[in-house]
Amino acid sequence: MQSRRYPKDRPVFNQGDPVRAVFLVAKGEVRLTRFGPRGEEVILQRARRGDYFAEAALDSGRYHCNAIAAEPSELLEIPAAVLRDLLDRDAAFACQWATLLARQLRTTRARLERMALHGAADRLRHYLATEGSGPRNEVRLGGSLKDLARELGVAHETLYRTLARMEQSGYVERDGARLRLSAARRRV
Amino acid sequence: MQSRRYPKDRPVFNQGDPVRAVFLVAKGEVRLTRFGPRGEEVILQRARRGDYFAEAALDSGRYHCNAIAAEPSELLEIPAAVLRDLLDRDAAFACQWATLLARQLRTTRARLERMALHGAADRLRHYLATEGSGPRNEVRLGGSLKDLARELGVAHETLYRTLARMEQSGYVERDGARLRLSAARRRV
DNA sequence: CGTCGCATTGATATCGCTCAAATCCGGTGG
DNA sequence: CCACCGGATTTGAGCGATATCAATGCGACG
Repeated sequence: MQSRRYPKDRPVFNQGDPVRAVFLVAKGEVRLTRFGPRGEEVILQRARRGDYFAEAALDSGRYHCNAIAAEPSELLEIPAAVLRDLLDRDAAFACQWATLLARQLRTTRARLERMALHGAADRLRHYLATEGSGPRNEVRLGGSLKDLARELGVAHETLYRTLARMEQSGYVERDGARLRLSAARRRV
Repeated sequence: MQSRRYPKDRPVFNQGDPVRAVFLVAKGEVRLTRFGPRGEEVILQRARRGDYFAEAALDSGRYHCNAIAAEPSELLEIPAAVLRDLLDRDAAFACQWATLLARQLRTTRARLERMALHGAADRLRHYLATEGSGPRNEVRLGGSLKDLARELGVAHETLYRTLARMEQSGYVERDGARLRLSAARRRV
């Protein structure tokens, strides 16, 4: 297992390449894409820090999409053979791997559910409800509000406005990198 | 492990129920849903013949969504305790289990990326690109167009209009329950 | 037949995206 | 110390796409 750096726009692998490894994003962002019938690029996945990608490639012999570093990135590369071997031999590891995948699956489903909501306020509420902790659903923002906006799938301007409105009406509080429901919360 | 029949609209389990089993659809279709803050239903997963569902529930003590039979269905029920035991002991099984989870993860992420698209046409294109098979990305619709609309996260009226426009402009063809890209496809 | 649900089309309102501009803030170099 | 710069944060204006409400046709089914 080794770490490797990729400059911006450097491909990690291309569709059809033989599978050599599974990846974990240590830094940066990698985009998995496929090309539509008219040559337009369709983003299948945006893997950011902490995300695995190409885990499903373990079964198939070749990658079924393209991976390109969207930013200068650092990737932990786990050779497919090593991982397969570990899974075959070490029952405890396979179990842990399954637990990991199950957790990823759960969080991804939560995000899917969030994206099905139409309003920006609804998505933010859902975000606090699922990601927040404590009695007031506090969330520590990892990055900027722009990043949160991308996570929620709304334009950053919309998030600013929505946040302002929700603060105004006493629904949420912001405190630096912290975000939580107000103690005395009202309707939005 | 036992098989069991569910009539249409019979709940398999509800959110908050203690986890008793993981399921495999032998026949029919089961929909996993959760209800939003204003009562709107969100489809988290459509499990059809051959699909497992609630496989991520193994780690958590309670189901976190609702499962309802969308058609008269036959389900193979695998008690959670049995599965946990298998995972602990049988490395080969654990490996296959991980493969299964990885596949689910991949399709869920594809849906997540789809929901990140803003236009109804974009979502439909993405749907064909990811779910379709063959040179023309053909998809067999499992249910009604309304169901597809819910799957895509758009109002059914919007889907009708979008479909009509895309057919009009020669981008897609509809043929009963089949949907595919046109042979001679043009711009949208 | 009557009813129910799907499919379709029309009209309208609303929400969020886009473009634009101003401010703030931390870092950097002179 | 200060000027400068890039990125984040805000606020404004306008527009387009979609949700929503509404009405109709149609087929299945009892």
